[in-house]
Amino acid sequence: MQTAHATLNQVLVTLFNDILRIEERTLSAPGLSIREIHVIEAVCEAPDPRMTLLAQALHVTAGSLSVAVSTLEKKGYLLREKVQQDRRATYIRPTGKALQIQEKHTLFHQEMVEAVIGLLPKEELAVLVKALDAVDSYFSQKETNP
Amino acid sequence: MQTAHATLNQVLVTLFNDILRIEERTLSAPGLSIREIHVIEAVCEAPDPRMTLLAQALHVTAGSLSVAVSTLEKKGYLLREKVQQDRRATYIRPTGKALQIQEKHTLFHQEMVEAVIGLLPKEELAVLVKALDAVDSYFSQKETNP
DNA sequence: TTCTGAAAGTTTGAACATCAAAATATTTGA
DNA sequence: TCAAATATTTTGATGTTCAAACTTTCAGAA
Repeated sequence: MQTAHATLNQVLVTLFNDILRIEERTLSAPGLSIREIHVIEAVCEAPDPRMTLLAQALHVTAGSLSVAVSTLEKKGYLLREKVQQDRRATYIRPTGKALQIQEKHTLFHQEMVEAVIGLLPKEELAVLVKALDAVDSYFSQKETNP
Repeated sequence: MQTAHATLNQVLVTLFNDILRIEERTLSAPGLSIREIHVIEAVCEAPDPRMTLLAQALHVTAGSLSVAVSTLEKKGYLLREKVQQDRRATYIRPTGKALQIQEKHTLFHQEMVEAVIGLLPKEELAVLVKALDAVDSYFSQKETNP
């Protein structure tokens, strides 16, 4: 086992990059980049899929998202929908094709989580979860209030 | 506390993204993108800083890296060096300016690790480190042998 | 009611990042 | 000696992102 410092640093530097690449390789669909898959994911999971809110969730500008949505519309994964209530707003809807992609994505995350859970004894898992919970709160607070 | 599944998923989805953004915000130097900072980091830490090996470490093609090195050379952060031993090879060296950037980067990681360590009781930290060690091995093995 | 400013999206032009393929120079091995 | 392999750079194309300008629509004040 490594020291606490070394392991934590290792995790910060490489673990996440490894996971990202595995995800990219696993999910790469013909003609869909990992960015596009994340846009589809955000659309599928958003409680209120309007452009501005989606852009916030994805941490990109509305302009960038608009370009991405247009290409995903052409590729048949997303639809733009206008409503009477507020005719400025655009609602982004996933097509059946997008839902299929999203299902694969969800499955990938589930399998990854199962793999990690299977790796550790029950008691250690409980501690890991508690610790990660604390770390996550710490960083998400720091990210929200820089 | 959340369930094991939910927390692990949360970590996989958001925690590292938060950290990445914090890093980007903290290290953003005038006229240096986060990618360029990572190239500088790789050059500073490589035991054998030749183009091909650096490109492998950064998971980009040698062509992409060559472009990046050229702009960092123009900006005064890197130097190309040819040696007699194998005149095909190019060794990339950091300038003093690059070493300063790298020092800031190292400090950032150290502070982040300290923050996490300060967050947890000693016993829990030991379990966290052991668990992360296992997870890291699992994924880096999976990344190496897909 | 009629403006005016704010809000929601889209378009556009520029800057990067990245890749694959072609090109150059050098080394290695048969 | 020469062909194949290796190390790198250059080039052209594509994708991502942003800021700024623009259009349409809404909401509140006069």
